[in-house]
Amino acid sequence: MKDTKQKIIDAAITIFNEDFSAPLENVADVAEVTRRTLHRYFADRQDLVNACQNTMQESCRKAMEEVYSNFENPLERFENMLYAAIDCGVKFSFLHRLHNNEHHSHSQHNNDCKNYDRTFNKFKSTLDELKNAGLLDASLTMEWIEMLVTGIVTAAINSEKAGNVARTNIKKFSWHSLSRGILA
Amino acid sequence: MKDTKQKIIDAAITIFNEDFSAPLENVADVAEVTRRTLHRYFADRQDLVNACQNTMQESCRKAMEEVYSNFENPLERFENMLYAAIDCGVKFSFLHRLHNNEHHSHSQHNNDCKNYDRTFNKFKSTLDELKNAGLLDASLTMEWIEMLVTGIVTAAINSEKAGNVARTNIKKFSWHSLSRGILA
DNA sequence: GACATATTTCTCAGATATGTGACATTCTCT
DNA sequence: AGAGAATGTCACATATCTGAGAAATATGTC
Repeated sequence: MKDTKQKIIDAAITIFNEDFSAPLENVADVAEVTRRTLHRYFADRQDLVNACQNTMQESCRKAMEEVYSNFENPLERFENMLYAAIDCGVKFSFLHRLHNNEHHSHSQHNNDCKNYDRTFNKFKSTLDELKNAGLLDASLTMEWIEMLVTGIVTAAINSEKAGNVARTNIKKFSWHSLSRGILA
Repeated sequence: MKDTKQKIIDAAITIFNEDFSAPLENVADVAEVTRRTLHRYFADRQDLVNACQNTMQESCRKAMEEVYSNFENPLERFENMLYAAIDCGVKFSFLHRLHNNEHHSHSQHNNDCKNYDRTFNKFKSTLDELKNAGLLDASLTMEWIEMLVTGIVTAAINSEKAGNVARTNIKKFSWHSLSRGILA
């Protein structure tokens, strides 16, 4: 049985991902609690948003580091980082958007940003390894490949939500399309 | 000089795409008008949202039909539909999200939905042509490919916004990644 | 200058969202 | 059964958003 606080955070991530200014009532509904209970755990909207940030951050960081330590081969690392990102699902893309939209000035001084960078750098350095090994298509830029990965994660999430692609196929297809799309 | 009404609609598409429940004040700010002026053109929030819908609908439909009539070859059609979708940018992905999120029950009876389907079917039928010509990787499903395309359009939009991929390269990279990702 | 039209400014009332206090109810242990 | 914690209910104060009227100001046209 998931504890209430976590249930609220999960609901908030779901709702805020779709509609960042949605009323807290909607979050409470999805979490199956009262608005009053929500406020027992979170002082105000900002407090809840921060909790979402931390949860997403921690979840993604853990997933990335696990892959990083479990695989040596750059190509395997890369493939499994894609799978990890898909598993983190909404958390991954939501976090990505938060740190890259125009209203957010990404700064090294901010602690959230530092954590985000640390996590995402694990991913970038793996990409660099691939490049140095000559495995990447040289006509593409690193920046495009980063964007493409998040685009494919988005596709995977949408497929999952829409339910029109067999669950067991989603990761397979994602890697199929990504690897052919960027490897030499 | 763009007329005010259109300016407001464009601002609304930008803002609502990022934050669907954002206050109208934000829309007015981006459109560089007063909230009062906004209300002289649009009765209420819903009215504005509808106008956005229509604009996006029309813009995408026109772009798709133009490609459809200008190209005979299925592969060229497909490639140029991708470019058209990227040109429509936010309009394309926003529209797609509106018709595919969980709070929207997509129905053939609704006129908006009918238009959306008609536009999107142009795209699907082109995909079918490719499949029948044996050009698609047989291990992938049509549904996945549809999702992938919108994912790549998202990647293109984000690249454009972030400005870290040369403008002239975005379409090239998009097609490169998409075509290798799905063609046999 | 006179005129029509578009926009801003200021204003306000109603609606909706937010956060909290007081107390009732339910759940969970032992 | 009964203590204690968690949650729900209800009422309330406050803040923000929304939509609209009225008058002032700008913009363009003849």
